[in-house]
Amino acid sequence: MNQDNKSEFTKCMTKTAKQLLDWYDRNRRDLPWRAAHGESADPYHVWLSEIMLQQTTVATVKGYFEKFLTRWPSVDALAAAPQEDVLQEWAGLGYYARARNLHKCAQVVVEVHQGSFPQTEEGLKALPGIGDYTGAAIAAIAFGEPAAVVDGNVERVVSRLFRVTDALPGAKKVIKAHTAEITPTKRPGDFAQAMMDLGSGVCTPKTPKCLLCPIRGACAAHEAGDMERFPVKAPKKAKPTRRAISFWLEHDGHVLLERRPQKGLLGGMPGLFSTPWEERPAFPAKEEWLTHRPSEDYWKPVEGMAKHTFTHFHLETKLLAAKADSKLNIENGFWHPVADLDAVGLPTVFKKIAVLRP
DNA sequence: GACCCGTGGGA
DNA sequence: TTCCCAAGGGT
Repeated sequence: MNQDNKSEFTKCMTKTAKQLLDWYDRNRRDLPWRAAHGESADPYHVWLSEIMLQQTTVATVKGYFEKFLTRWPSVDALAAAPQEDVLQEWAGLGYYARARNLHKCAQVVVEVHQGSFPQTEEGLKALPGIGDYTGAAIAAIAFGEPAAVVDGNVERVVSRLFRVTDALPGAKKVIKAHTAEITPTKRPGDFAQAMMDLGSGVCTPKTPKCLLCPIRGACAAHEAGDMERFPVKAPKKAKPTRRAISFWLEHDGHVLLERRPQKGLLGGMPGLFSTPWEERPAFPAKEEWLTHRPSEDYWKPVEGMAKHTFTHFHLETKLLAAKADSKLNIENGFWHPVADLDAVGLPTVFKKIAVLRP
């Protein structure tokens, strides 16, 4: 590409960014963490929302964002909270490492950065829970840095715009480079949000609404008529099914719960005691679950079964119930009032199992 | 690069 | 029902 063509190309892309920003101004959605037009966004709000929005829909995040902001109005307040309280408020949102890192990040911002977030992509990415996407998003939206913001929506939009035939996730580097080419130095934060809005509402995975697209004139896939081919993705693995038996032990209106280890699945969260979650064709027989029961009381099977799907496996669980003679002390166990079960903040999988109880 | 890590909604 | 996907990050 010679110099003339390159400048022509750049001009074209600048025009594309402008068209997209005009579309954004006309179709802007009002979101709790979004600053009013022309106002600058609060870095704490932007950070909190971006962490919650990782792999999570806007509709789901709204309620959690409001709850967190009410309870912890500043990064200092969040840093000062006990981890248990943060996990309890996060319960149901999933990907609980996000909550642990959120809390850690708040403490680092307060203790290392005097309560102010770093303003560059690199500085932000050094914080716990902030990776390529989130670092670029905060830099662009909160601090006006012309960072290339690439999430799942942008991957789809850009792979169609440039007709990227390489498969994800290998194509991430190429897509990031293309995104950088079209990211304007003016209003980079609005541009990033416009790209994501476009991806979620117009440039959808199936039957994209190209007639409503403000930049279809620049889209190579639209020109070729094979939009749905992009983004190209590597094939996925099938999910195995794991089976287990959980234990509902009650005494005097209290149920025995377990505080799970910090690392791994549902780390740091409360749950029911159970046999190990293993891939197997049938549920553990009595000889087997006997060795995992939390007490030697009389265990009786409960009607029904709970099903839940995690990122990489399906889980089927049956429930056994027993009455305890006393609130015995058990390693990593604690007793919680049954009437107040909601307040403990159980992950969804355990809520499903708990509703089976007698 | 491959794997681990939740949940809810829509097609 | 089943599959896909959603403003990904850590190891």
